[in-house]
Amino acid sequence: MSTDKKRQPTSFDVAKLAGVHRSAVSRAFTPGAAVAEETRKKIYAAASELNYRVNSIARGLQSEHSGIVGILASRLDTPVRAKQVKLLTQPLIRDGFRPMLVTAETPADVGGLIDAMLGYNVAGVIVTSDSPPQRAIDECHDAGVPVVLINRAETGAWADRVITDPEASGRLAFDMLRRCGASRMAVLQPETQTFSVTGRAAAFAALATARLGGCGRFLTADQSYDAARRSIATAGHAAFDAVDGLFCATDLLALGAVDALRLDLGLSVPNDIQVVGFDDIEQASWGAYSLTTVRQDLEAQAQLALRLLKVRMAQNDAPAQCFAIDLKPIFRGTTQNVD
Amino acid sequence: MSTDKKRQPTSFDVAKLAGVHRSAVSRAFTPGAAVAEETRKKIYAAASELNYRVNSIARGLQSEHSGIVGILASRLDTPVRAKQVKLLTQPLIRDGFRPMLVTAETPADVGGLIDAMLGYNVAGVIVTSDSPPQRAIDECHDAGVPVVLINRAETGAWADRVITDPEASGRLAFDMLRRCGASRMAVLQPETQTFSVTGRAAAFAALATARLGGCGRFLTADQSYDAARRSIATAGHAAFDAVDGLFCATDLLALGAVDALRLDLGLSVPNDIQVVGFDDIEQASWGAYSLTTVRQDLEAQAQLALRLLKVRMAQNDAPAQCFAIDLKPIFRGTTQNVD
DNA sequence: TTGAAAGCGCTAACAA
DNA sequence: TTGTTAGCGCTTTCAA
Repeated sequence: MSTDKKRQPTSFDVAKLAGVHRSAVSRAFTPGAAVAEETRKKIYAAASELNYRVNSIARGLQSEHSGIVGILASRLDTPVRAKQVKLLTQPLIRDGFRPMLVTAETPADVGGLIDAMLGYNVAGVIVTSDSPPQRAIDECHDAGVPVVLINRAETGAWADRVITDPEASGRLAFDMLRRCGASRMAVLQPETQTFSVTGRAAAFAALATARLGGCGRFLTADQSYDAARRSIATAGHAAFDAVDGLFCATDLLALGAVDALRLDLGLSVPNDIQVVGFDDIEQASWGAYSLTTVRQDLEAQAQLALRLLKVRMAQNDAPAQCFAIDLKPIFRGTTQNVD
Repeated sequence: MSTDKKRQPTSFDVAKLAGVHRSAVSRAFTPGAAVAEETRKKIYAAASELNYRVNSIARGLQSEHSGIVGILASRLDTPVRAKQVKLLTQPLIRDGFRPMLVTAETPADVGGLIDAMLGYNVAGVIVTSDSPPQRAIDECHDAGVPVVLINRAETGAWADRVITDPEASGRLAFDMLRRCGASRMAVLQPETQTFSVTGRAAAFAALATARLGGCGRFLTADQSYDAARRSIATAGHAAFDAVDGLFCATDLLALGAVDALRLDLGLSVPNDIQVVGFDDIEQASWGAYSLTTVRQDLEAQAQLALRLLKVRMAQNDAPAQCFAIDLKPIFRGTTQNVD
């Protein structure tokens, strides 16, 4: 067992063994380069004998980019975020990129972390947590690095965006509850502002107010099940005397709310009050909940983000684009039957 | 909007502006290097004026490693895995490393992916999915790259390991069910072998057989809620006539099982049958389930893995170590009261 | 198609 | 403490 790190074989070693020049080795490992089939074979044989592998760091220093794609995310252990990261990561790897996963602990970190990514000559950056400061996005653009923002507000920058439209989301949730017969609405949302989550809650509330003359509002300390359950439980039974339809801005909140309504307040869902969530996380379909919700198509979201990224890698001068992904109502057991 | 990637400022540009040599710039950005406070200030001023940032790729080419730590994981969207990745990622970033997250789609990919990581001069590799082939681990060792395996079987290699002891896990689950009064046991486990998951199921079954003369067994197609629910539901009511204690090898399986028992088979949990899960995922504590389970301390797991990695970064010649993390029984509502 | 030579941006050993 | 010099391993013109 040696303490020392053995010197790894270089293209030079391979060249020597194969009896060619180092640049031939480089070409042999560069897709689409001009190498005679025969020399290529010799080189591959020598390479595999020496256990040679191209040093991506050295390659990345020379070429356009390092093959690394930065992914900036937060609250990774949340069902939606975990799925997003999975759906972004897998295709990237399949395409030969290497995702660098960076989690910001506070919004203030975001800029610095993007900066650090740039130091790795990244091929692109995908941001799906807090909005990066304008300056960070400008720097990416200056460095020729494409950026895609997922569910971030317009920043007036070059970054492409993929969003879940807050207006459409709030409207769909409202329509669903209306169709199921609810007429006295309330909304449950986190107290901290975010583009899509509080955005759709606001859209819902605005619509309910306009059409039905009012909308109750319950706030949660954060986006967790626990916060939602606590919020509803402490609001108390009386708070729901005049409410028969509750829209929760995320499924996680909805599940906490359902448990609070049923277990803490002794109300019946959906008989006393109907509940609609948002996201269609896996847990929403679990038997004990069977939550009616709005599904956002995370596969499409990821695919779109990756496509935008690749388009920009090829050509980074198009104007910024913004796409909204599809929404689909999923009726389950927390609302009355609708036909 | 320019198509061209602007040339990024280099240490040379900063040096020129600050009126010093490039190596002074390098030192100014190297913690603990010998630079006069005054020159350092000049350099920082010039750097920030030019928007300079050190190129980690070039730095990584020169030095021991690139600051990237490879994390190999699979089924990222699973609660336990998502949490593990989060708990590994955050401290790494805080310490200035950059996690490269790679997900293997098939076990056969694992070797190649580790190989690819090595090409990035990684500072270390953490594997928490399928076991890497011996050859890949050897290559890491040859390259002087420390490897930590989480919940992987002994490979006879240099890699350190952090495990959840299967024997202890099975035994604890068994003891919990016994304490709650169950005496006719069964176990629910995935049909595909894994070190810790099927390991603890086997340990449980062996103990139940030895002490109580037998143990029923239900198999699931994979590790999902759905597979568990389907497995129990199709087993049918009669399958549980002679069972009053069910150990499910993971919480996700346990939640599917509980829903199947209650909703599909009309049995009462815990009155007809008591259920114990494993992991203590967040969902286990949700009101609708209140699952009795065994908590494995994922924070400790991650901390331990990172500590082992760092120790080996400093000195890679110690013999491989293996640590087991703590387990803790969590009694909730799917078992009878115990006092 | 191949070899030669010049860097990519940085660090580190050495000398001043 | 600073400047000088020599690479790290690779790609990429340019000639041959």
